[in-house]
Amino acid sequence: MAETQAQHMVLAVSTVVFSLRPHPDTGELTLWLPLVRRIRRPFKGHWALPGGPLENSQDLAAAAKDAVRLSTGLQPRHLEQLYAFGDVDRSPHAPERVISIVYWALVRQDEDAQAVDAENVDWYPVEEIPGPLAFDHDLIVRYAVDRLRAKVTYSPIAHAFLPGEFSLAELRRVYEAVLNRALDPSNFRRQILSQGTVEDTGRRATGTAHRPPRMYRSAPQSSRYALTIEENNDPVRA
Amino acid sequence: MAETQAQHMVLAVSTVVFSLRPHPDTGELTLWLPLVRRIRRPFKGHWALPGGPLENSQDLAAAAKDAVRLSTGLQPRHLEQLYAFGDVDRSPHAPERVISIVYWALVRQDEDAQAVDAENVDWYPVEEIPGPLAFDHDLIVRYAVDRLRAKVTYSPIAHAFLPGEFSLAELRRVYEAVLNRALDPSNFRRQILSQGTVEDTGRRATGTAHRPPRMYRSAPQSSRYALTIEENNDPVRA
DNA sequence: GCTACTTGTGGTCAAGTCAACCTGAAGGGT
DNA sequence: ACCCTTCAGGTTGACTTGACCACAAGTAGC
Repeated sequence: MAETQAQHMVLAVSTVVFSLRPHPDTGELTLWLPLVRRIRRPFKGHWALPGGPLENSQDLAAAAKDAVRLSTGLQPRHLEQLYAFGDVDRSPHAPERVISIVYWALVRQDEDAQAVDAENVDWYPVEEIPGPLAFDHDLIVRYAVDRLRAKVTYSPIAHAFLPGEFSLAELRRVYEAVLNRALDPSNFRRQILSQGTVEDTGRRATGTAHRPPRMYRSAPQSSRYALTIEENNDPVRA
Repeated sequence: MAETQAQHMVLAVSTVVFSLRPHPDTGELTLWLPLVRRIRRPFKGHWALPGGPLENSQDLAAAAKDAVRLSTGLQPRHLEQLYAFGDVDRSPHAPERVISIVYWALVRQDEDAQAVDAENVDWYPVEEIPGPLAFDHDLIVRYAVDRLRAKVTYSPIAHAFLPGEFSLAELRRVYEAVLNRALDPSNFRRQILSQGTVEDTGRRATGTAHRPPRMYRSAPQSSRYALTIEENNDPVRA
């Protein structure tokens, strides 16, 4: 049975990588993701998600991490499986059937980026994807954005975009960029502080043109949240 | 690359099938799932989740549905992808690497069941799994139960266990069985009615040894819920 | 036929959550 | 000295939730 599969199926791992950058037009912080130009058929010349065929000795998450590193030169600060896409008709023009196990990741832009193949990689705001992408990657991107937005509302993953110390206003701007809407500063502060996912460092920022904000760091994760049972979507070996 | 994969990887689709039955000891409604005894290596003789290698011309969800039908003779009333398991070391004794895309499903016990291979299939309460199961299926079952419990609290999937008409008490007993704790009848009624996922049929049950309950049916799904964006975890083609 | 029992149905009440809004604090800029 | 900006904290009303209470409406037993 395995032999029959072999001739016509390819198992690939791809990753939707999210980062935050100011938008060149408006200057507002927005969600960006890297795309890779395909250099072979099918969909040669189209933009696609970073990824590739799964190596034999590689765990799925490791392959997803490699996709991040190879396309961006960055280490993912959060990595989570999104979905397995495997409909028979999802790559109509391809000679073989491609099944993609897709992850999504968060990276910090400011970190030291290793050299990447800048020629075939480019970053785009999630609302300005140069479509249509290869395969069903447009659908995948939309789904990944939905998941990120949903998860950010009940899980403290937004910290992954920020450095070790940050003000609540910086954290709020991350949330606003992800959710694409303004949040009330006062209510945001209350919510974040009440859920106990950040702790005060005692320091304050200096050199701001206004009242200096307190600086916080993300608190060590307690094993359980008040609202949901799952701390991470990924299953954990006991 | 595809050829290299082929010799050592197998892509399988399995399904965690949930059903409700009274517990033989206590009589209380509890969660059950069917297991299949493996008749070949690796893990020959161990119990495992229903499933098998993915056929070439078969969509992933279709393969998952087949796993339900072949093991139970029932049609799944709800089907959703759970996770893709593919760690290199998850089948230590297997000659090849097995990557499993796992779904979970809900079935109604009372429906006409087609003939199945009863010899090698048996049902067990989720708390009394005859472990250890083959591969990492114990982990998968635990994860699937967590997901079902989480999802039932914010999505009206519990109706899938029930026939077309049901009383709110029957629906409550479904929730109690899934969540494994008692729920206040009055508060449960208020919550369910306020979320508008059921509608009154106007009829009442007869022949009960107490006040006859109103009968409800599940309301046609509106396209959007108040609390969450996602109606279904699965991505939807636009 | 009367009473006890069981479960359905509806309501109250206090605690908690959340969005909208208001006010003062504390810096730099001019 | 004054203005502007953002930080920080509090108030209010609408809504949700869990605990609890009371009555409704059938059957079962005597």
